[in-house]
Amino acid sequence: MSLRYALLAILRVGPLSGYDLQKQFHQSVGHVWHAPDSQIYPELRKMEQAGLIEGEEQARGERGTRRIYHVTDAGEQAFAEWMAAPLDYQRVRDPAHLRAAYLEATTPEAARAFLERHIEVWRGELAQWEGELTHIEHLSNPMLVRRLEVLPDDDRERTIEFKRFAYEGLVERARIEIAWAERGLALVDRLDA
Amino acid sequence: MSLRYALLAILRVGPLSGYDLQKQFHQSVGHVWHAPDSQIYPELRKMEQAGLIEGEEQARGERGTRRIYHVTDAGEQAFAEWMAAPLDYQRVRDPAHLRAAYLEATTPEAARAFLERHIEVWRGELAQWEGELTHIEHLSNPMLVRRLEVLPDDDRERTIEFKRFAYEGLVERARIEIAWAERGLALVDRLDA
DNA sequence: ATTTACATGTAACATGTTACATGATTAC
DNA sequence: GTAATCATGTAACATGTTACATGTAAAT
Repeated sequence: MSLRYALLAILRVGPLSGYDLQKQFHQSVGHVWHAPDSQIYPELRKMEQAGLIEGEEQARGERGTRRIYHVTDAGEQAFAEWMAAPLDYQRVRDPAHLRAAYLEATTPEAARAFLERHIEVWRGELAQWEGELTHIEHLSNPMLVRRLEVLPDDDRERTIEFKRFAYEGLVERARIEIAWAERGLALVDRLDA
Repeated sequence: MSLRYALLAILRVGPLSGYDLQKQFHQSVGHVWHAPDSQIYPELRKMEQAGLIEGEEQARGERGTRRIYHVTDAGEQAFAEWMAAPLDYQRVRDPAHLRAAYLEATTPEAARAFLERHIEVWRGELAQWEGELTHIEHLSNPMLVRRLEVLPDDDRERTIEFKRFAYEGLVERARIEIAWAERGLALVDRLDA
């Protein structure tokens, strides 16, 4: 159900069309909670049915239309309730560490390929999250700036600090994944010698 | 599909009944890849249909029966192929960091409750993984010992080292989650003052 | 006798993935 | 005129979650 609240979090900044929302999503919250377009559009419809958001059809050109969504009071309340409710933690399900525990069952080459890919994947995530961190610190994220504009002074620091906090956590996580896989490569080399 | 290979990894050590397998699972790989019994038993049936394992019905008492599974050649091959194939990484979907990024939208009390729960959850995982690490290092994990017994000398060190490597990674991960949430608590205190 | 452990699932639901599908509008 | 980007999905499938369901055997 987190997708719903990730979308609400973006719409709370201001009304957006599904398309614009989806773009903002991929550039911001999408780095923490991925979802494809094919999940976003239907979810918006469901949220509208649930009364959390309202969409207004807008003409675009001669025949085209688009739907501009905004958060309702019920939506604001639902978001607040979600923020205050305990998060439900999923049980661990970690394919990379599962495989790492059985690397003796394959060749050193396959083990290296696996670890190198791990490094590559997490470097990608790291780059995304470091980029976001920079945007937060330099106030160069347009969504964040729009949000700050409508916020009382007191809330601005809080808003920035919590975003920084979240992304710092992600950056650290990516770094230890990379460091871990690099140690793994060294281990493969040692055992292969 | 990782569940299938997690189960194969255990069965490769030696034949087991579904029930014993499930118990071993929860005490070992289950710490890395959780699955409830209601997923394990049907998956074993599917694996049998796919020819990866074979089960033999065994009498137990007067009326009871149980099914003892062992890995087939096809199963060994499938495991080897999975180990050599690229892992498919799931896109990020991290509810805790998602919420952390919007903590300004709730009360300091709710923020603290969230972070304290985060610490509690990860302390639980940490304890599991540290326990496993100890068992690996002291060779006090029965599954590992049984595995080592049937392995040539050369493979023993590798087997132990890779398990240690995997669990060390998990332990580190848990530690940074805890440290991160503790920093979050300090941040909430600072902003609340 | 009663509890604990053995033994094995089904059913309904929620969530997420992948591939496919379609058309309009704007900028060059 | 053609490419990019705007705009919005459906359908089939895989995976995982939760709650429920049932009975046997061994230990105290």
